[in-house]
Parts: sequence; structure tokens; C-alpha cells
Amino acid sequence: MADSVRSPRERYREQVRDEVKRHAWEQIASAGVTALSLNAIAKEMGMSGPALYRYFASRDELITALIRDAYRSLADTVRAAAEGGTTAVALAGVIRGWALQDPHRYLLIYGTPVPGYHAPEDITAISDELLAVLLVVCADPAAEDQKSPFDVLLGAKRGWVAKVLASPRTVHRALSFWTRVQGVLSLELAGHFAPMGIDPGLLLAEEVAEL
Amino acid sequence: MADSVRSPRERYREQVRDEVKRHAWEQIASAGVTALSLNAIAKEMGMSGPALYRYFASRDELITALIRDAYRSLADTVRAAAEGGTTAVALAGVIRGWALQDPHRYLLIYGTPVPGYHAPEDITAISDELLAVLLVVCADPAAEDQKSPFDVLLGAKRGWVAKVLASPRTVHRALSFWTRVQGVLSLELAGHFAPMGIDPGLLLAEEVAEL
DNA sequence: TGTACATCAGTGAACGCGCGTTCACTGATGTAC
DNA sequence: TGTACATCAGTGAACGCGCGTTCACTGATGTAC
Repeated sequence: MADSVRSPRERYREQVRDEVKRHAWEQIASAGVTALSLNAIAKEMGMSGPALYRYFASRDELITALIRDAYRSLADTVRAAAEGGTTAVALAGVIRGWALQDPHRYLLIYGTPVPGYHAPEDITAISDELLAVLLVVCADPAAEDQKSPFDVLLGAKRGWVAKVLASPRTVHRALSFWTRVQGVLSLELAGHFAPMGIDPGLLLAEEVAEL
Repeated sequence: MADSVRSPRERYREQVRDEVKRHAWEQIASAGVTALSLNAIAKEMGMSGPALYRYFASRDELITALIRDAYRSLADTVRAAAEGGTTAVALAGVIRGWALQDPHRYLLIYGTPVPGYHAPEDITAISDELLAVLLVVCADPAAEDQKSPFDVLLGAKRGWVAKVLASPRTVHRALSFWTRVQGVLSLELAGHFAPMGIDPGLLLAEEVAEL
């Protein structure tokens, strides 16, 4: 455990930061990112408003932390499925499951961008990692895969991805996969399927089966 | 012109309402729906805040009007293309063009739902109308189309749609078309393609070509 | 055509609210000798 | 093991801000005779 090396105070800090984030997610779930308020979180935790500034420098920093956690969680979920061996169809189901488990977490990442907000670089790196896993899963076994600009881009950032050799065909498959998943999920989570009596899970499976 | 029948006062009212909406769109474009403020709009128009309550009963009613206009504009655009005769690929391009022309208008409809907001019925009717046009464009010429629950749903609301006979196959094609368009657009407008050097227009064309 | 009246656009003051953030401070927790 | 000092979590008051919305009002625009 890396914890044993941390001082009690550091552990305590991390605990409080986590609790702040938990309340933040609850608030987002019930009223959207917009309604996220440091003061309100503090009140729920039985603290005064300014106390939170010991843990997050500003509201923006808290949002950044939430976004990073969301990306991290999705990337880990997807990678775990990929490493365990999975088909594209199954992976689509896993991603959908992740999104449905906490729709606002999905929407924070892939919904309407927060105006004026720009993600720091370490976050886009996680997003790249995710794409790399998709390349692996969508690799076309029929095509002889050969290096392309893609794996240079991705491989440079995380060692384990360096071995991904993506042919143009594979890149295209991965992009199709990704946009189709996004298409179904964004419509489903915004409630656009509800009035139509359609099973989004079934639709998604059919969409990614035809890659 | 129906205008000749309206009193000068009524025409003036409509003019002001339109100007309010124009400023509202500008505000949304620069800072998101969240930042939409009646007071700020009034100030920009050189009026006092409460004056706007002559034209919109509340902030929510203004947002509703904006959403309705956005749906109406999209539905008209799509229908015009369909009536002029269009392929699925071309229609996808038209829809993308409409979205790029004013991304926030697209996002207001298909982005993260405004928390606590529920669209009135006349708006969902426009959304149905849009879907009906997609059914027409995506009708599978090979399959013998036969009545399904779909055209009962849609036909009841607007006369000209009543003739749409959608086979299950056609319904499926229309849904695929719609989700794929959404997938590409939602990723493109959220800026997720930018770091990858991908042409979203090309990707979209390929996606809907494989229906 | 002119006058009396009704309609309605817009004002300014006010209410209550909650926000993010800063600041000087108290008191508890840890550290060094 | 005990004492002196430094660190740091949390408080409460305050600042300035803008929001949506209500209300009683003034003054201009239209309508009816």
C-alpha cells in the first residue's frame, strides 16, 4: 500500500477530497453541472463554505477533478474488458452499462461542453488511452496491420500501447465503433428514445455488429 | 400575408420577442444555456429587466421558445431536402451543415438535457415530424413496405405523413441513420475529433453510406 | 374631426437569494529537541 | 517522556455580484363615440 508512506494528515486530506467529490456527484446528478456549488457541498458536509478551499483551489479545479475521475473510470473499465478478451459487441454493452450506471458522469465527459472550460493535458492523455484500447479491440484480423500516424500518436504516451499497429482499415473500424456507441448513448441518455418504444441496448448491439 | 391582419401592436410585440430571442442565442453561443439571463438581455436591448416580462412570462418560457424554434428550423430544413429529393448521404450532410451553422442550437436540442426541464407536447410533435421524414428518406425500396405501429403514431399528427408506410426494415434503417448522424455530430461538436486529425464530414458520409 | 377612455409598454425600487472568494482568526494536530 | 514550536483544518464576517421576479407607477398608443 502506498498509503503507509503517507502521513495521517495526507490520508485525511484525501478522505475529505473524496467526500467532497461524492457530494459533488450527487449534486450534479440531481441538478446538473451548472448547479454545482461549493457552498452547498460544504453545508451538506456540515462545514462552512470557505473550508473547502483547503481542498480545492476553486470550483473549476473541483470540476476538473471530477472530469478526470470520470475519464479514468471509463478508461479502466474499457481496458479491463479488453484485457479479459472481448468482442466489439460485448464491449459496446460494457460501455453502455458504464454510462447508464451514472448518466451524468457520462454526460460530463461527452455531453455539451462546459462553456469556457478547457481540459488540462493529462486528461486528453486518458482519452487517447481509451482510443488505443478501441484500436486493439477493433483490429481487423483479416488486414495485415501496419504502422500509421495513429500509433505514433498514441504509443508515445503510454508504453503498453506502443504495440498497437493500426492499419487504416482498423482505424476506420474503431472510429465507426466509437461514433455508433456515442450516437445511441447520447440519444438514449437525453431521453429521445423513450417516446418511441425502442430498446436502445438492442439497437446498439446491431449497430456495432455491422462493423 | 397574415401580417396584414395583425394589429400594429401585435406586430411590434412579435418584433420585440424576436429581438429578445436573437440576443438570447448570442448569449447562449458565448456562454451556454446556463448563462442565459433575462436581465442581461434586457440590458443589451437598452431596457430595464422587468420589461421583458411583457414578452416572456419567465426564463423557462423563453428557453422553451428557443427550443421550439430550433426544432422547427431543423425539421423544416430536413423536410425541404427530402421534398426536393435527396439521398441519405446528402441528407446527412444537410443535417451536419445545419448543426455546424450554429452548434449551440444543435446542442440545445440534442446535448445534455437542461435539468428539470420538460418539453411541452407541441415540441415532441415536431420531433416526431422529423422522424417521419427520415422514414421516407430511408424507406427501403427493395422491401415491400407495410403498415406498422410507427406510421399510426406519426400519421395521426400531420396529414402529409399519413402515407408513410414503414416496414420494420425501414424503421431500422432510419434509426441507424439517425444514431450515426448523432454519433458523429455529438463527438465533432464537443471537439473530440479535433486532436485526431479526422475529417468528420468524410466519416459521416461513410457511416451513412453503409446503411 | 375631436374628445374621453381603455389598453398596454416600460420604469425604478424592492425582495430574497445564493454564489465564489478573501481575510484575519482560533484551536487542534503533529514535529523536534 | 515532556515541553516549545510550527503546521494546518476550519470558522465567521465580509465583499461584490447578479439573478428571477413582484409591484405600484407613468406615459404613450390605440379605440369608440
